[in-house]
Amino acid sequence: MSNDNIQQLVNRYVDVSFSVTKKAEALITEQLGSNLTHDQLYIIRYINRVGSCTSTALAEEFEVKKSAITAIINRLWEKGFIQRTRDEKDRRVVYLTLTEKGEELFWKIDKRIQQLVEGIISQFEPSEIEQFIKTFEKLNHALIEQRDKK
Amino acid sequence: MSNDNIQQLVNRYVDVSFSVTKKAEALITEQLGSNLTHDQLYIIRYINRVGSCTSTALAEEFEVKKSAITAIINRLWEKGFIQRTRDEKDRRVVYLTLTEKGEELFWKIDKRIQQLVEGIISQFEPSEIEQFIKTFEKLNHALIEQRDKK
DNA sequence: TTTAACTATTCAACAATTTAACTATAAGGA
DNA sequence: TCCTTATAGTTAAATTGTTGAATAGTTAAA
Repeated sequence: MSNDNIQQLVNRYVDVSFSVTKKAEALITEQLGSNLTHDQLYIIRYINRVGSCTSTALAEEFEVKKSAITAIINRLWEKGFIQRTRDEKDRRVVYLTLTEKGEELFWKIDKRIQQLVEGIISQFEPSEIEQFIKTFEKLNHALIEQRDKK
Repeated sequence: MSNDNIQQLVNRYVDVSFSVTKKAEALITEQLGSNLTHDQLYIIRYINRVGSCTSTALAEEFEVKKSAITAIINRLWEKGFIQRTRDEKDRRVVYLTLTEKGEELFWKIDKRIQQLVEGIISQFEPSEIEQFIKTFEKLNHALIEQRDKK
């Protein structure tokens, strides 16, 4: 493939990826009110999915330092969305879980997102969506290999 | 499509999109050294492409307030990567362009990104890439319609 | 000419991030 | 057991990006 072609593909990809992320987040912001930032929502979404996790796990998952997680968790804790529970066996470990208030907020937002997606997803064939996500996941693996290569 | 299916697709999409962006930016960070942040690179990349633009145009393109652009441009200006030129016809307007130093930096980074992408893109059929980006662009348009709907 | 609109900047406040230092706890070897 | 090392999490300072409100300077319109 020529350099120009690669250049063009990179440009198209970066543009559309940037734009889609921005627009999706903007749509979600309307649903959020001013309760949460995007990063806070991503964290809550993750904790909801796994049920309970540690700061270290979050830091690895989101590829940031643990101190960045502490800061976000502190803000969510102040708002009453997250609980900290110390492990009795290994008292260094702190388990993070959603409070009832946190779960309620998440489900409320998630339902709205679901409705949003319904209106958009109907414009795509299921096979197109499946192929799209598959290629995306393949790209993800390629990036992981590239990273671990050396 | 059932709610569970939508839920699953949203999860897969959010996860893979988040992960790909993070990993691509991590790979690029190695090329960047500590010269630029990602946002600064995106801005420089845009100005390089259009040649010259205003703060207002950047704010619209990146969907942030103009004061956020001023802050980023100030930092790039301090580093000597960007020039400000006042329009003589309409003296409210300031045109932003890359300095020679800014252009050199961009081409250097861009070349490295090109090489990175070459190593990854070879694992995909051209038709698969084309279809992937097309679906992505279609998603972008669907989001724009959704936003403008009401 | 006065008023309204527009372009860009400044400032204060906040969120996210990194780096480095620190506390507390656990695990392992002499 | 005691000393060392490793691990989990937090704190603090500095940087970056962001919004919202106020402002200065300029242009357009009533």
